[in-house]
Amino acid sequence: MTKESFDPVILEENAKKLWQGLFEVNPSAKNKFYLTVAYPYPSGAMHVGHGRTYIVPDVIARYYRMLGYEVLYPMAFHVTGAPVIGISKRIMNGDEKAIQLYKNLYKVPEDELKRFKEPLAIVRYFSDEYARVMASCGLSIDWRRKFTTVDPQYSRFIEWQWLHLKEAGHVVKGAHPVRYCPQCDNPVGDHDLLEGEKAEIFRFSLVMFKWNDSFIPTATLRPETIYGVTNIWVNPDTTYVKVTVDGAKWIVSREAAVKLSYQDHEVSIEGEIKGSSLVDSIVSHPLCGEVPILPAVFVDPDMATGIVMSVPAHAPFDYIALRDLQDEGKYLSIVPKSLITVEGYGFVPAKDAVVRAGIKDQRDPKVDSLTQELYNAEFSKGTLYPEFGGKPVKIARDDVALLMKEEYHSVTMFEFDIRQIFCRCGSNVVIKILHDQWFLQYSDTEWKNEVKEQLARMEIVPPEVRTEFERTIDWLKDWACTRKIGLGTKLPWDPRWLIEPLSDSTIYMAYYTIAHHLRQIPPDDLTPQVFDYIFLGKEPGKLPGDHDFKSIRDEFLYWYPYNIRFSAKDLISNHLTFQIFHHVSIFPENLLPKGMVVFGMGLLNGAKMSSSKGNVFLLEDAVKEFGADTVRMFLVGSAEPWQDFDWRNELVLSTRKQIERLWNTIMDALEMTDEPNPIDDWLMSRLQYRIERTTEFYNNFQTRQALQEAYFGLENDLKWYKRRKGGSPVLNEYISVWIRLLTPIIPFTAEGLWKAISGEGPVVYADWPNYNANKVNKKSEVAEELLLRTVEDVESILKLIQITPKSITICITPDWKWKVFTLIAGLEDKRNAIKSIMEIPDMKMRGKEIVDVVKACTNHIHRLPPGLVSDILTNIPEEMRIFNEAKKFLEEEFGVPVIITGADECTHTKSAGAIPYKPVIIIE
RNA sequence: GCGAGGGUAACCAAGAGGCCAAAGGUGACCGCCUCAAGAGCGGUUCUCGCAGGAGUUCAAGGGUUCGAAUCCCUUCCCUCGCACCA
Repeated sequence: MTKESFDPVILEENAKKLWQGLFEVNPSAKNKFYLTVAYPYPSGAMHVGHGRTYIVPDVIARYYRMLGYEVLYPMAFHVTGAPVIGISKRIMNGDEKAIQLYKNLYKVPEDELKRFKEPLAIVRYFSDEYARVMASCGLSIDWRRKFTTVDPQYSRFIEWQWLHLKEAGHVVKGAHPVRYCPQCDNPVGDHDLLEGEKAEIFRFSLVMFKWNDSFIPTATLRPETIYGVTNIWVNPDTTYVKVTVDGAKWIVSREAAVKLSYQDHEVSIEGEIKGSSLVDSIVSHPLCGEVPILPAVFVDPDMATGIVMSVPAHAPFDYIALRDLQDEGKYLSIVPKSLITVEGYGFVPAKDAVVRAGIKDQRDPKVDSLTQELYNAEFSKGTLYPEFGGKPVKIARDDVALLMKEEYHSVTMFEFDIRQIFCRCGSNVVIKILHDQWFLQYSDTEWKNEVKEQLARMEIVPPEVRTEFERTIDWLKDWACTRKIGLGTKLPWDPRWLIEPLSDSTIYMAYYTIAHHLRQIPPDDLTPQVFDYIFLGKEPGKLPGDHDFKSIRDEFLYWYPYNIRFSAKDLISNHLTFQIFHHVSIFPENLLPKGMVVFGMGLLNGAKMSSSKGNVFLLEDAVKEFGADTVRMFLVGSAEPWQDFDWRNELVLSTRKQIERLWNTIMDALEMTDEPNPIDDWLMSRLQYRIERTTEFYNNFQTRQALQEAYFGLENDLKWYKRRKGGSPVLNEYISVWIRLLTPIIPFTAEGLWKAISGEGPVVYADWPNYNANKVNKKSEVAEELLLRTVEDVESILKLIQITPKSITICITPDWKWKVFTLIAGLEDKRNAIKSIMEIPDMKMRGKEIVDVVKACTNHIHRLPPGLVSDILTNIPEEMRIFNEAKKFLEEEFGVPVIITGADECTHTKSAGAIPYKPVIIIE
């Protein structure tokens, strides 16, 4: 056998040839294992973070394959939605940032970039790239099942899904406020915004004050405070407009008039009126009576209606503005009117807050946070006074809002929480109410309960995230599931709408099982009846065409339900939970998901990986630079899947060295053909332990731990074995197991090593190593452990005393001390060890000596690993024999004569200190 | 702010009442090998110690316990989510 050197490039080439078609799987007599990962949205190049998302499942897939399962690992591409449309537009418009990203970071060739004017060209380009890079990482995917979410067959499938959801009553119609660009005449997503991505939409109540024959609507988030209104505020420097809104006369800011026109109101401007001229007029509202209009500069005409009601007892802004006026001697008759009692504040909470914070006037920037603080306190802990109903603020707020809506002309106005929100076209973004919007009714309690029941039946890894799923189910509200723009499938009963991307990707795991068959069938033949038959087994009647739907249904039933789904933790609050909702609604109980593994996030050199910030390392570059196995081993081994991981090139480099070291170690070991040696039994025994542990870690998805065990665990044992002069052909078995334990993680290298040991067939389909209880030899393990510990002790003494030793004496513990040791080890409560031992006449005889021995033994037993203690007890080592047999070894290790003697025979004073499993060492 | 999860030596990370001065890996340092560098091999890496030991540590403070990195409370810090977006 010639010794080959380690060359990842050749290994990868060879393995890829060998694996050709090997992962294309069909139903068979074997048991199946079906795992899926969230399919990628291919709008950019893959970075190492994506790499881990797909490599970890691949490791699991390869493990189960070796266990003898028929393993399905499919992949597809999610291309529905709006992002690529935006990207395409930006590139065409010459947006520098976008072009830089695609040209320099993603390395898209110039002529390809030109094609990006067609959004589908982007996803086509990158899905090809994804597939190529995934293959270069060795992902064992059945590519025959690849599809995209705009394939016509897939659309038929989604239509079928939605007809079912509709039938089950989960899809309802409603109105929905969205961010909207008047210039583009379209709703805008985060990707379309120049500024204001984090803007939230607030729902204000407009409290309608009567002023002459007009209404003055004041906007508030706290309608219950109407009972404490002492005045309303206008900005004296603003020119307001008189408008007709839905036939009634209103006075609002000019900005507000525009906003209202997008929110289902007929608005026409009739004239102007200066803020200052409104001041000192009287307005009225049935719930607070007549109050004056006062001036305040803090009032922003671009915020809601541009006029607000004043509740100085509970709103710091109002309190200060009023105080400012009164400081000038005006409006002295107005007193804050308290209506809420809240813990931690006095009768006039706003006053307390303002005084405590030392606010000077209404321009003080601290007022904002103060307002928030009081708002939160009153909302969570406040209660209205009895004369205003006595209810907690939480409840009163909705009650009063409803009352005002029904009785006093109040309407809802939507407004952003921040002012600066611009579309990429430069225009100001507004809120528009979309009608006929379709919602998925995730708020449905019954549906939620079904999901909870299913969740309880599922395996969740890591277990800590289960509570987060439970929370999410409780918290989910109705989801606006249709869009006007983007790519996707049309809603079957209302084709003006497209099904939104998070809603068309919930049960596609079922589609994978039959995707390669469906591709052969004309989309028109894929009627709902066809899917009803395939997925639900409904009696077919006459189905279109001349297709073998029976075998398609059989294949679906073979694979489904999926065993495990992998995805990153940021998808818990939407996708991962949505998919349970959809599954329970559509599929029978025996076809519902079995489990999920939730991933952590990726860091690059300690900073969050982010394409838009350019802080990414492309997967393809990593594979080229380090080799596929290095990338795999690093991504799998640096942290458990659910932990965040950090990519650092220097650490990756040392991973590569480790693989190379493995290669060399195994190649060297192959050449060892010494005679059998008693230490062989020890090595084989340890091997069983390693197999057992590694297997358990893979079973638990602890890929990092599995790697540690399979790589370093076996390496350490082998080191000791060689130190003990082992080198017999049992190594062949050891190596064969070693390679297989690491195959899921470093399949390319494993394939090369497997060939070197003339293993049968591709190692990716080799049998997983079996734990063999017959090869476990505890006696030998206990003996070697004793020897190892003694060697370590000698070494640490030598280091400390720094003399050149002439000889080493090892004093073996006398048998009676082993009796003590055994007795103590068997005691439940070791605190009274001395008492228990003293009850034995033989022991008592020994007097004071026994006290010291008991103490030393107790201490020692505590320090030994519990597993080892029980192994020692069942295999009491013959220390004298063990050391005599190892005498030669010890002498070679330390280069001096070694004397083995019973402690009883030794004259040295130290010898009395010998205790079981810890002989006395005397170095002279 | 709300919800979920975290904070362990230079770094990553195991540990979840006595096995713990705390696995493993990296990095750093020292030896060996080499003309030399790298790789490889061996050792060291909280403090003290010329006998295998002792002392102070596991975000900070307090508590429970014979005993706490581990359990409880408080504070500080970090990550993820808070939606109509993949």
